[in-house]
Amino acid sequence: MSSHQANRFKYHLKHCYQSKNLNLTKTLHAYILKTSHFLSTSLNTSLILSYSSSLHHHNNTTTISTTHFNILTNLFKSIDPSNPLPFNTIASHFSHHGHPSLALHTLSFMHFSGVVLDSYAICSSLTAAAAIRSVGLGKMVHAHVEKSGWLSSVYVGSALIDFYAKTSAFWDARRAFDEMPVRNVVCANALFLGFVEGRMWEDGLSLVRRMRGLGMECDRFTMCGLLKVCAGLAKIELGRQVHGSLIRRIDAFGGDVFLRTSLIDMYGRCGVVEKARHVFDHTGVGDGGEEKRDVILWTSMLGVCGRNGHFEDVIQLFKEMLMEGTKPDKIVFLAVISACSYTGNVNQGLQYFESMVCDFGMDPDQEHYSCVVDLLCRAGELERALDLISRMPFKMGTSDNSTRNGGTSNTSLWGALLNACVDTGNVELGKLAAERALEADPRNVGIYVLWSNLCASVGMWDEIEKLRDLIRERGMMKDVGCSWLEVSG
DNA sequence: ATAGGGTTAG
Repeated sequence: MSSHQANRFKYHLKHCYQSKNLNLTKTLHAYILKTSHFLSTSLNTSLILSYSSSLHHHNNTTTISTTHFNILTNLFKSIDPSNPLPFNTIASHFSHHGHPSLALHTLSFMHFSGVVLDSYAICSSLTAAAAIRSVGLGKMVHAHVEKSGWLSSVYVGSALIDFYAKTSAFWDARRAFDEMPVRNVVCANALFLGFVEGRMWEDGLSLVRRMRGLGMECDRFTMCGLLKVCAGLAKIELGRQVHGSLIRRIDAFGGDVFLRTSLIDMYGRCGVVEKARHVFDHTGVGDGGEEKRDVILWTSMLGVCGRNGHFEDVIQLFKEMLMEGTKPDKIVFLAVISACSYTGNVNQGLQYFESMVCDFGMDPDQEHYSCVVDLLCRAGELERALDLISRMPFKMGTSDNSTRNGGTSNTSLWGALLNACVDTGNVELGKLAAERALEADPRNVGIYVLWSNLCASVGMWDEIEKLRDLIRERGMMKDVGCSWLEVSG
């Protein structure tokens, strides 16, 4: 096969990858095989990537199906096992496109075919293990790292710390950090950001102090984390200091949308709306020809206004965002609708929801429905909320098919409704909501408490007795105990 | 190898 021909195939395969078109990939594969039986490594890589994206799209699941597994394994076999590079390329591609399980499949094939894992492969494994929350796998990789001597690499070390931090094993993360022979800012940041993510503000702060002692300069990543700490502890003074050192020490801070977003968020959570607005207004419009304001920056400003009750500003800002040519995404609509919810502007909230579907052609997620149900419930419109739930395009009540919260998003939806029922004393609807919520998540303590509150408020003591039996049956007595005494006592 | 936005009853 000529290199010209190979490039043409690669071009078409790239198209398959982007459009996730399985049939096209298969046709192309057959055609390529007719042309030549020996495929170059890079052509093989392209082929694997398009198969993976389209198969994944077809199955719409995070697990690997048997067919999928077999096709991939066969393709892997035709890659030269003496060189880790093509495998690493494929694995990192999978990782960066949200297919961690496929990355792991690639890496384990690589390992069991006798390819020596280099630092790239180890880092990918740890990242993917963290992404699918596989603690056992990460620990196996850790053992391999200890044996093979890769611990001396700051890259591997950072990935290891990041893995432990992301799986909430903070103690292991800290130990890995302490035991590293060579450390740099990135390692420290991985640990610090883990603390921040786990809302362990004080541990985070003392680590930053320790970094100074180790002679490490805080970089933009550290600053992002520090701003979150300030927001979490409502330490506005520290926040102002961080703002100051951003201006003094960070190059092109005026155009760094990451830092600007964090700063706006920090000021907003500390209640200093004007300051947040000031930072926002001076981002990406000024002197240096820097980055434009993006959706995320707008969302943070909209969130600040919403949380602080500045409803008119939310409306105005959203308009300005559209006029500036920034495309809204699903999350910015959540921010806007929930701002309507906070401030009691039911009709506007519903209008935004409709506009999202009709004007921008987006499919609302379950989270959007939750938000609108909450909006309606706060306004006492229980029937309309129920009506909306019944018209949702999701399967409700049964176990979940939701994105990331496990079984909780169905629950939050019915929970919002149930909560409104408690306020209005609506027993029939409340009973329905409680039943549905418990079908979705039988061990959710909050639902039991809400339902028993509702029963207690209308004096349905026999119903509470039944509920108590149910709880004991499911072995949850300990958790609910305290709330229980409050209600019946 | 590490970073930014939303929802869940008060």
